[in-house]
Amino acid sequence: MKLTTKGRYAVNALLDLALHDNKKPVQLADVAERQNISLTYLEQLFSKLKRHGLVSSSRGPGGGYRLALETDEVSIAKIIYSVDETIDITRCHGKQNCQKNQRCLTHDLWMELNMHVSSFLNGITLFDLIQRNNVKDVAQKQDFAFVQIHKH
Amino acid sequence: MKLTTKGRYAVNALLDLALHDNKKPVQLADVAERQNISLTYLEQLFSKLKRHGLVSSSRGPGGGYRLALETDEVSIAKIIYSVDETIDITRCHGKQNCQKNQRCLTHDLWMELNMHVSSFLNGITLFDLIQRNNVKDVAQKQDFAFVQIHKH
DNA sequence: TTAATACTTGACTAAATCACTTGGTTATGT
DNA sequence: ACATAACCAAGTGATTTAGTCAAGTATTAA
Repeated sequence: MKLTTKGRYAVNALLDLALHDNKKPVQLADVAERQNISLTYLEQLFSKLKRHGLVSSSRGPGGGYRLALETDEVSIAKIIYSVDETIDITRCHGKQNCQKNQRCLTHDLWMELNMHVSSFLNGITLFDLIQRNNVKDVAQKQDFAFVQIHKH
Repeated sequence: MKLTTKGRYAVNALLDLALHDNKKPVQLADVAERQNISLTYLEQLFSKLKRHGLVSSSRGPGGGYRLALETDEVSIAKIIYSVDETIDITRCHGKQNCQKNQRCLTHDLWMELNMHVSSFLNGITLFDLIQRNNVKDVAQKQDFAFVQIHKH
């Protein structure tokens, strides 16, 4: 199972996008600052997210990224899959050749865990997260800090 | 989240131990052969399993390893924890300093996923696995192959 | 038209981790 | 004494992570 900062960054960034999407595209530099992610690293992630159809971009001054789908169409699993390739746990990736071309003793156990995790991550969307009070709170703090720095 | 071959090896090996424990200690070399794991790598894993009190050992000829607990006392989570240290997903490991000393936007999401996974793995023991028909089947095949090679 | 802004691509890298291997030492039953 | 099997320390090649760096291309406000 691969679940590292890459996937977490992607979810945080898309959630930031969803929270700040009002008519105008959101600039990656702002997302990077609010979410404390390296800009060039974020660019790589968004390139993947765009390839998978989760975001759209517009260039030039005033450009930036927007969600390509409604927030309730974007599950966490989809995001992680887009940047991380897989949330699979088994060595054989579902094929049953984990050991000497046979199933290993615990093949089915890992398949079950796979199912648990992916149904959990499939069941939660950006829309769900936006509704949450703890998410709202954190987002508000981030926005406040952002405005403090950029007013002059 | 760390869930690699290390954890899978440990579960497979302990299950093998449980399946072959009848009065005499089981030799690691046999486990290694049946489960297709490098012997010296297995030794390293069992050193950790022993430190965590999951197995006991006896040296010398006729020596080997045995389970130190009843099979229904050994959860999969315990095994993985013993060799893998953690099944934690969050960057901050439960502390809430994932981002600039604050919770990140998705802190609670990852904590929930943590809980799901660990309650799943806590809920399954070696005893449970031994009962399963698919485990019995695989074990039988492994034993057959093992005997074929060692009769002479 | 052009300068500035914004996105794109690809190569590179330090550090960490994985899945081992090598080469021993120590204890014990016969 | 000696074969056996656990125990231990250190090293290693391959891969992955989490980035950086450099050089672009596209768009548009002025």
